[in-house]
Amino acid sequence: MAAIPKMRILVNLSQSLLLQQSLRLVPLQLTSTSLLGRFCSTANEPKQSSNPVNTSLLDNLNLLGVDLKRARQRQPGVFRKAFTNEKGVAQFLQEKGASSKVIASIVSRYPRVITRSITHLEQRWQLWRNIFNTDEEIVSILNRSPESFFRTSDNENLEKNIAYLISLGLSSKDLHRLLTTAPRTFSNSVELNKQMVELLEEICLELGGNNPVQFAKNILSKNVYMLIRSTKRVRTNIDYLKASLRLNDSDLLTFLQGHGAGILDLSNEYMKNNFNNIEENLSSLGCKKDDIIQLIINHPVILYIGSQTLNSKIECLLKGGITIKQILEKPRVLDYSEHNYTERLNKLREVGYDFKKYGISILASSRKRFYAKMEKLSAGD
DNA sequence: ATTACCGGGCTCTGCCATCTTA
DNA sequence: TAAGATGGCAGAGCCCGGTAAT
Repeated sequence: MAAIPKMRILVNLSQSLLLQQSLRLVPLQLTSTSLLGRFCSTANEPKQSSNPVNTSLLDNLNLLGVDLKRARQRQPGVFRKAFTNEKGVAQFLQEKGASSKVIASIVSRYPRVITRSITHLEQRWQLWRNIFNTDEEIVSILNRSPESFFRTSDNENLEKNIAYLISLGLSSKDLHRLLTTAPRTFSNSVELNKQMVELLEEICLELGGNNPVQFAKNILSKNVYMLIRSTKRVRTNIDYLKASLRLNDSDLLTFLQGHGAGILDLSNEYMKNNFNNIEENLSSLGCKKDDIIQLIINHPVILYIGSQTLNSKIECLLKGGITIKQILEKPRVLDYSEHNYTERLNKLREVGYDFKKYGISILASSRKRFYAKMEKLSAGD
């Protein structure tokens, strides 16, 4: 089942990349003066002062329900432009399935959108459609992050980006996930994306790896945020982990392209603070430094959890009669929420569950499995 | 039949600073 | 020389279920 849509995406993609020249002309383009007159605002008193506020623009935006205060604060220059295309853009988005509320919200958050031509937008839309199956998906991302879609007017760069990411060997599924989750990736200059990939390849070679291309691909597909982070941040994190985890090059290499990939995008200070907090907290509970480091190596996503949240989770588990040793042995328990622990600990207490005897894995099972188990335990009484 | 192990699914913008550019 | 373009930053977890092992 899954293979067919994947194939289709790839076929569409390659076809479209070849056919981009022909896509430069699209049905919705606005070129005639009559249309321009209808869809665009012009400043009332052009050239009188250096930056007249375009009053018909304000009227149009009001009608669209745009938050003018927010929009002007965000990109004041847009409001001094002689020609804008708010009505055309609104109509374009509406035809793609955006509600008026969504359109207003998009323009409020990224006013520069109204300076884009319909031709440009249609081209860009088609490029995104190479990766998404429906307009609806794109609309939902625009609503989430208008800037990601509209910030650049460079469609050629977008094309190059898609081609580049494919050339890295990322699957269409990876691309879909990348564009859904970190849409900014596609507005980055290809050069910037290349820099990150090259950094990862460089690190692989530094650590004695012999397949830098695969190494970079592994990390990118495990952590979709990589390409919207700075190389400085990633390099700093890797240096920090190298110094803190005391792994040899070969083990570090495995770590980075395995579980470690997920934490490489954390902000540097956040990672350090969390690392220090884990050491401090667990030391105070009698854990040895080696065990603490091993815990982080085995379960690096623990660094993703903020200090307060983590400390509070551990406290909750300890209060529930679980030992720190058990937590070190089954760190995946820490993936679950404190709310989840509280609920489960209460239920388990009711049936007299013995963690010493049966372990704590039950706290890290899915809801379905947990309640199936509970039923059996209750029936057993 | 049950538990353990493990991979993977969701998921992330909105602002500021500093350049290019027309 | 103001706008547009671009890069960078802080912020921050939880859960499911397939399959191997017992």
